[in-house]
Amino acid sequence: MTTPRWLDDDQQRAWRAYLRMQGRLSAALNRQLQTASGLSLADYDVLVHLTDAPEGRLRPYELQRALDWEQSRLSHHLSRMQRRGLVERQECADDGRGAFVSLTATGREAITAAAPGHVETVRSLFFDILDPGQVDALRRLSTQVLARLDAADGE
Amino acid sequence: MTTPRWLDDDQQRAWRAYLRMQGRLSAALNRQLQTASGLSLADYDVLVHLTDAPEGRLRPYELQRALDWEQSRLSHHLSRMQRRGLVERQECADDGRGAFVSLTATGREAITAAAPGHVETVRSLFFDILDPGQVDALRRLSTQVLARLDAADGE
DNA sequence: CGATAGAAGATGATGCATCATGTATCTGCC
DNA sequence: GGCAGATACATGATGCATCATCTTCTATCG
Repeated sequence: MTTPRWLDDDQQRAWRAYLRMQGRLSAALNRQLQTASGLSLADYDVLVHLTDAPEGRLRPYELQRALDWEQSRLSHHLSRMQRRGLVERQECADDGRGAFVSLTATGREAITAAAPGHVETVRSLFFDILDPGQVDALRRLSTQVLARLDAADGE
Repeated sequence: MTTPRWLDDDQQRAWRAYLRMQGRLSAALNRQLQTASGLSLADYDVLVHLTDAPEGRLRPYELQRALDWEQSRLSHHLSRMQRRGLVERQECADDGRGAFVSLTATGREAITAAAPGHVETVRSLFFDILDPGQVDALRRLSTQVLARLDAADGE
């Protein structure tokens, strides 16, 4: 490696602002969810995906792909959610190795109760202060970076 | 609360893309740093701030404000970094409650070794695929959201 | 068939983040 | 001087994220 190419000033400023923003924003969202509903952002994501699924159940590997999580993380997380009664695991008849994760009544109530406050927080901390052009720019930027990350994984 | 104002389609798309991007990007950066240098992103941030400080040392509360971390998180993190020999704690003569955290030679070597690879990864996964307008847009967006978060904390 | 590679998932260990709480010190005010 | 807060920092408990590894089952190739 030769002399490294450092970031220029604009890049530095942008990068630091981004890191700071993302850290504080996710902390704020987590805190709101946690105190208002006893859920973490991660719980919320799992529940959203299960809610969207037919019959409120999915194979763990589908959930994993949908969430973009590591397999082990998902497994541990489901165990904790199961212990709290938010989801339950069922056997999968088709595939002896596999399983289903399905929403319990408790889980469904939890997300129904949590969603309005969470969405309101996201709006108030984020979308309410951005104009549509900024939102679109963010979406495009995110999509580009995701494509780059996919490419990097393949390398 | 009346009927909640949900996100519209554009906002949903942008929000999901952002969450996904930020999760995967920070995972990728962490992994690179960890495998290449045995440091986490958090370690890296601490070391950067100490490196920038005169004599390579700071009061923990200064570090805390600079990093925007919770006090307890910083304290625990410093304990772990101390155990690994990256930093050391010193007494503060001026203030009996207080302390200094200072970079050790090991810590300085660690960040010197880690920095080029980390910066290169940030460039290659992020800045290399964005144009200056996007970078500026991101900085502005982040700054606005940070201001909003500050305001929310004061409420 | 049987052997073997690979997929689906669980688990134990470890470091990290947060909450609640504790302790020592300092500062301002009477 | 002395006491009431407030400040600086540490610590124990608990849930979370990651790594390495294990088990069980499926599929495929000979």
